[in-house]
Amino acid sequence: MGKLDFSPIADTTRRAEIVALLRRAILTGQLEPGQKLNELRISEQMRVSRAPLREAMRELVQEGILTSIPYAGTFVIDVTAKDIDDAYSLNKVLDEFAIERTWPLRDQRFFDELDRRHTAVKQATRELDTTRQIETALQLHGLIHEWADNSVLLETWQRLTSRLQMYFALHQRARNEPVPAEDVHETYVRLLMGSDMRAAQRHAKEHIDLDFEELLAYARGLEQRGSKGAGADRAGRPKGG
Amino acid sequence: MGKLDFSPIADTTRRAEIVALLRRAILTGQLEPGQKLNELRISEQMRVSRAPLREAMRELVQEGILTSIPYAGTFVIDVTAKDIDDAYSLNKVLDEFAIERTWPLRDQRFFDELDRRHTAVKQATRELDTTRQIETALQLHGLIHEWADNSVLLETWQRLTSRLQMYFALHQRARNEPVPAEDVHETYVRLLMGSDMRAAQRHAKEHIDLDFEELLAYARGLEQRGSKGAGADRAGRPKGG
DNA sequence: TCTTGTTAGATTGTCGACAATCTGCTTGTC
DNA sequence: GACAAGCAGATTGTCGACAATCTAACAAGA
Repeated sequence: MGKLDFSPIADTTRRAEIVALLRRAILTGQLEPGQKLNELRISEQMRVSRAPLREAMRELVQEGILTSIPYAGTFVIDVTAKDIDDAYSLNKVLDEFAIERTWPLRDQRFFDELDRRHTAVKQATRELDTTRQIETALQLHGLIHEWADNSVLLETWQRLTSRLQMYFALHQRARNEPVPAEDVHETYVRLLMGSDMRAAQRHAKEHIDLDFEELLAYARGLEQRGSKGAGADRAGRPKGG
Repeated sequence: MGKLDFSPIADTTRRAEIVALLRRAILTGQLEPGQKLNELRISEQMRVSRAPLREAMRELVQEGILTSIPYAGTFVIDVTAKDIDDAYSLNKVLDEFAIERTWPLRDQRFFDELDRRHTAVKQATRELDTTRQIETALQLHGLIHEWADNSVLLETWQRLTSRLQMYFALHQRARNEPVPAEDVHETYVRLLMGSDMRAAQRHAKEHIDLDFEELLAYARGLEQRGSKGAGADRAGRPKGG
């Protein structure tokens, strides 16, 4: 037997591709929060029938980034300050747990991967590619969850991540300024390579708090301003909730 | 204006009903782990077409109790000892968090509801209704997550619960003995009504540990015995995973 | 003017049929 | 007998059309 490990070949169903396309559109902010997804139009644009599109939308509803109202439509979820608050406070707990589980499993491969992802963030930052910067930062942050050897944790974190990424994208898109140039992840990475687990856990909490306060303030501003017309085109909004 | 608050009317789509039916069948163990779901047969039995059935299945895949392999089929997830271990260890963390958040929000309505659910468990226990006993016990346990005022936490816990319920049902079904008669939740409820939060958190962890060890041992036994033929009828199994 | 009934249009939910893919068996060859 | 090629059946993925429902505009009446 050869030593080569083959990875599973790509899922070649239209459904899977549609899911990927829609998810990307939502997480990058191309589809705005509250916007309605018109099945007929999207299916025509993608050149597929409504069946696989609808199945894809059901998946994203369960994934938590779409919401569906029978006979009314499917909408991108609305971002409320409370949602962000909830997601972040839970994220802290998960981070603490992930670090605890990952800690004894750290090895050279872990450190290499940590460095690789850290480099990716720095590069995206240099290139002023905000979308990619968000992506890579979340991937860096996700390493401890992937390494913790707990599939349920990983799954949970990935669900949370979808929303966080959406929130961040919204935020970044709102303020047009170029991204902070300095490297805010330096300390985080250094602590993860060190020997003081408690310190790493503490920093994870505090570091998150930083971005969080900014994001929260932005979301509160959005809500105060009230719900103005949202979508690029006639975008109906879900009624109550 | 009258004072009456109307709750939203039920979702009246076939899809929603199918989801409920399938979920119940899985969580009660009528559909066994690893079993394949034949779309044509199920749609004929339910007298619906495959479209809403397939959409319902996509939802349950994302909910984590089904798994789908393109062009091969959709299967009830397999229960491994590690899954149970993962789910439980994460559950502990969530419980601790939920208690912390719920603690300052406890009021008379909370205590009433706690008592109501506790009574439901005791009744189901008296009536030797194992399925209902599992359901009510999880509902009792879920109160702290509902009360914590964190929608993301609640959602996460509900996902976990689906699996736990499945595992428990499997376990109960395996050992045909009648259920333990004594009330194992007495202490838990008492602590939640008391004033020592740390004690409540500690007990939540330990109490869970009890059932968990038993369940884990059972799952390990299942795995050692290897994968025998599963379903009631020609039930193909997913290959690797 | 406000409310209620009606209607047309658009959109979602569902259906039955067809295409693509997988699985297992059979056949033919060595 | 072992093995590859090919075929038949079953199952999943996708399509286009129809039915059910919602929305908004409009008309009728108090």
